Amino acid sequence: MAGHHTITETERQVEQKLGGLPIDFTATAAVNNIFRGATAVRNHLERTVLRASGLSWTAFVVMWVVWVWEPIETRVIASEGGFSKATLTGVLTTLEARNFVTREKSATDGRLVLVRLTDSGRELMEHLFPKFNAMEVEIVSGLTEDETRTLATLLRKVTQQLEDYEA
Amino acid sequence: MAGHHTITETERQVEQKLGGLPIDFTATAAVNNIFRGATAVRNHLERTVLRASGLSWTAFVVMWVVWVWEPIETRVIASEGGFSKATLTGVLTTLEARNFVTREKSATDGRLVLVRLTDSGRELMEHLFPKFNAMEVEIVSGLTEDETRTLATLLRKVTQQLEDYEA
DNA sequence: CCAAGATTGTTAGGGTACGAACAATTTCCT
DNA sequence: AGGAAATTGTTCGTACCCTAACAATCTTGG
Repeated sequence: MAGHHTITETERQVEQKLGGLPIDFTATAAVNNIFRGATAVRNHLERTVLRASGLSWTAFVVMWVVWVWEPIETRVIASEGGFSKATLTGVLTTLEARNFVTREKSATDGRLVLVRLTDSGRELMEHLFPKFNAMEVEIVSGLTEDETRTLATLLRKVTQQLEDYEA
Repeated sequence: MAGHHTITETERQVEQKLGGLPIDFTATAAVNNIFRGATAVRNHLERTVLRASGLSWTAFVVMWVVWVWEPIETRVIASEGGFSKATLTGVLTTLEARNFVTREKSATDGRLVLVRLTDSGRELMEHLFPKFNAMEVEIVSGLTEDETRTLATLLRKVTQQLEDYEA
């Protein structure tokens, strides 16, 4: 939310709309910037790195989690990736159709489904992840090493707060 | 991406998969945490504050931008909100059907569409935004005021870097 | 044992979300 | 002035993304 209008302009407008109700703009700014940042980073990575391989952001996240931890249960993928199991079902179907992953019922628990990469999928990730990481480096190149670490730490605190809140 | 497995575990796995290729995990950690944070914050706000009013996250962002700046051109809404104009068309159609906003052609430039809130839309925002902001405060309550400001600043730097890169 | 409860992945349905192509409109260039 | 180029919002097609409901499977208490 920091496009055409400055922060100060926006705050003045909001204050006027609410006629004196106390608003914490520091909190608003932080939350807004988490989103603008996430959207900008995602779109950039999709356009520069992922597009060529035909993977969406979510599909890449799924591939990455499976690549690192295979064989892995679908519930864990969803949890690690931060999306619902219903979303995962669709993405896995897409990835399976492209022959990047396989689904297989667990032998010990009939409710579970185990996911693995195919050789083709593994090859893709070995080729793609270094490129992806290079772009991640580019993305934080405006920050010092310390700032990058601080950013990660602060975000982790926010996420932790919310996960505690849920439980 | 910090659900069941620890960061260190994950890094060890990735290093092994790539067999010695140098990976910058600081950059990866920052980018990952932007997403985990954004997803967690969004889901939380949708469930606790937005659900009752029937607004999705994006719909709320659109309502907020229009509320603050009406009358406003659709291209500005998309830019401020950080999504594509195609997405905006759909969301505006939904909001218009619910009688929260109106569309109107610009008198001075026939290509532009101006958006305003209806009385019903304004009433909704006057009621909703204070609740929303209260939850934003809750979300950053694990951070000090300084940390919250730092978080916003660092994220703004990242976003700026990407927007410059595009241009 | 075995029924009641919990857990898992899928399905169904509605709402985003994107890029590309498009028609309408405005601006630019000579 | 007037065609070429640029800009804007919509449409189209595809892919997410969520909740709620569901069927299959496992766990648990008596």
